[in-house]
This record gives sequence, structure tokens and C-alpha cells, in this order.
Amino acid sequence: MRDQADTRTRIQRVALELFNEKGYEATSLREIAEELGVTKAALYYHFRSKDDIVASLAEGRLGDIQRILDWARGQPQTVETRREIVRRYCDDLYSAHRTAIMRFFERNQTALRDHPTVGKNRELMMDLVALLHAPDASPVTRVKSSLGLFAVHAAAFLPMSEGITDEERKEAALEVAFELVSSE
Amino acid sequence: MRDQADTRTRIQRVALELFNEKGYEATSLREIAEELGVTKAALYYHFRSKDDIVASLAEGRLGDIQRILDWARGQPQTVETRREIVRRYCDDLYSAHRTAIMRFFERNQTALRDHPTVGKNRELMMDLVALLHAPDASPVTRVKSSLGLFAVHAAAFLPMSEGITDEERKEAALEVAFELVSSE
DNA sequence: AAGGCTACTTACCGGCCGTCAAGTTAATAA
DNA sequence: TTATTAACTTGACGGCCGGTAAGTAGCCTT
Repeated sequence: MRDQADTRTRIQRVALELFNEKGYEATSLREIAEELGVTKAALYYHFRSKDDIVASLAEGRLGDIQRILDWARGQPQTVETRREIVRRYCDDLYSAHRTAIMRFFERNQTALRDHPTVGKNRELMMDLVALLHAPDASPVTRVKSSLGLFAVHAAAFLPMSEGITDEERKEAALEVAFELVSSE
Repeated sequence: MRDQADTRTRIQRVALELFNEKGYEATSLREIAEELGVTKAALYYHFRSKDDIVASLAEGRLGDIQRILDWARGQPQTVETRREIVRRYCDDLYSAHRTAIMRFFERNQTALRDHPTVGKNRELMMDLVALLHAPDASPVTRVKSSLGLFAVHAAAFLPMSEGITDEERKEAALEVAFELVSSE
């Protein structure tokens, strides 16, 4: 049982790493297995299919967003709430593992377009964006709040020049996002 | 000769469409050819390889960015210049075809990571970002100007709710970007 | 009318893909 | 000691992939 959980986790970790390195389609199960020192068929003991590995990777992230949504829906629709939404999203994001998962879904969304978790993810993100502005907000305001959440999102794996720490990145992203969701 | 140019263009158009719909790796040359009513081998008369089709798609975009770079390097490094860079980038972007090309490279950047044009594109983009802030700018400022250019970029194909026109999207993106590159 | 070029088609190639059925090994439970 | 189960391996499957060699119909030139 310990073994099972261990290997499952190792498969997830290696798969995510390779998916981010070479892309989802370009990464074969053979490579994943080889990297782990097992055979391809061993993966099928732990997962039903390649897609199933993806689904398992999505779980944590979808849970994160859902949790923010659940919280936010019990709050008054104020600027403070919107800022807190952004802050929480940002906090959940800035661990290496979560960032890697987000990057994977972001960078492979076309390849994964038929995958149910990708649709679910976009759905949740749009729900979240909807809470970042008044229901009757102007189009410009609505685009702005989208960009606010997206700024946090994007800053986490911007192809930036060197010499910038994660902390500085996060600080800048939050500053930008706060401003973008604070308009009346 | 007319025929050749026509078919070449049609291949590019169909390929781009399918790449954006299903992803680069998931789109086979057979499908592209079928959609055009020709055989797979016909594509090899017009292009040397699948990669070569991608390269041909990149040309226009790389030229666009290079042109902005060339112009900007002859200008004084003022806030007005930075705003004009953003404006020009935005203008070049908001045609259906250019947006499709950009989306393709954005959404398939992992799958295309070994493709020379992708590296070139990132290089040019980083050069462009470097012109959006003072050389000695603080990390936060630097991230901000990255996000400025990225906002324009992102707004062009944000998974937004309906009822927002391209014009409103563009307006909002520009407004956000202007603010982000205007800091001293 | 002969030769050559353009724009294809037909037919094939080796190779890797995801997937699966069946066998194996080691540990644990009765 | 025997039976069962977990965690694999071996070996194979059909299928689609990008790519190519060779042929060909139609046009243009000479």
C-alpha cells in the first residue's frame, strides 16, 4: 500500500515533468516508464490510460479553484472580496508543484481540448472572473478583471529575464491584479 | 505559378486552422490534405516537412515584431515611445489571421519547443519587453512591463464571456497595457 | 511532335504509439 | 503450507504517423 501510493506519486511527478518539457502528445508512456525504471505496462497498473494520468494531475488544481469559489460566494461583493480572491488564487499558485500543473494545463490546452478536466478548469476560471466585477460592469471593466486574474496566472511562468525572484514576481503580479480588479 | 501560390496559401490556411483546433501534434498531414481534397504527398511538393509549414506561418509574425523593434531603437526612451510600441504591437495583432497565428504559437509553444522560430519569437519578444522599461528598473517594474505586453497578447484570445466585441477587447487591453508601461 | 516542366497521385516504408492479455515474482494471510 | 493478492514484466496488437520514390496527366515551349 505504501508502495502503491509511492509509485503512483512518482509516475505523476515524472509525467508532469516530461509533459512540461516536451509537451503532452510528444511524451510517450514509454519515456515516462523508462525514466522511472519500470515498463510501460506498469503504468497501466496504476492508471487506466494516459488521459487518466492527466485527470489525476488536475484534481488538486480544480479543488483549489473550487475552494476559492465556495468561499467567495459567501462573501459580500466588495472590492475587498475581489482582492482577497486574487490573493488566494495567487497563494495557491506559488508552490513549485502547483505552478507546474498550471503551466501544463495552460501550455497544453489545445492538445487537451477534449479532456473533461480542461473544460471544467475553464468553467471554474470563468466563474471566478465573474466574481471579480459587478454583474452589470462595462465590457472594458470585464476584460480588465479577466486580465487581472490572468496576470497572476501569467506572471507565474513568464519568460522573463533573469535576476528576478519568485517573490518579486508574485509581488508585481499581485500589485497589477489588485489594480485591475479594484475599478468601480 | 498562380496555382502554386494559391495552393501553398490554402495549405497554410487549413493547417493553421486545424493546428489551432486540435493542436500541432494531434493534426496529421493526412487530415490537412484531406480537408483540401488532395493527398498527403501533395503537401510535400509545396513544403519540405511539417516543420516547414510552421516556419512559413511564423515568417509574417516575426517580421511584424522585428519591424517594431527596428523602429523603436531609433526613438528616445520615453513613456510616449513605450506606449507607441504597445500600440503598434496591438495594431499588428488585431487581424483575424495574425491573431490565429499568434494563438497557434502561444498554445503550442511546448510542442514546438525545438522549432527555431519559437526561440526566435521569444527572443524578439524579450527584446521588445526590454524597451518597455528603463535598463535599471526595479524587478517589479520589469515584471509589470512584461505583463503589459502580455496583456495585449492575452486579451486577443481570452476565454471571455460573450457580448464583448473585438473593439472593446482591444480598447481594454490597450488601456491596461498603457498603464503598465507608464511607470517611472 | 518531342521534350520538359508543374502539380500532383499511388503505393509504400520503418517506426513509434497507446493499449492489453497473460505470465511472473515476492510478500502476506489462513 | 497453501492460497491470495499486489506490483509488476513480457510480448504482442493494430493503427496511424511523417516521409519518400516513382509514376503521370496536362500544359508550355521549341
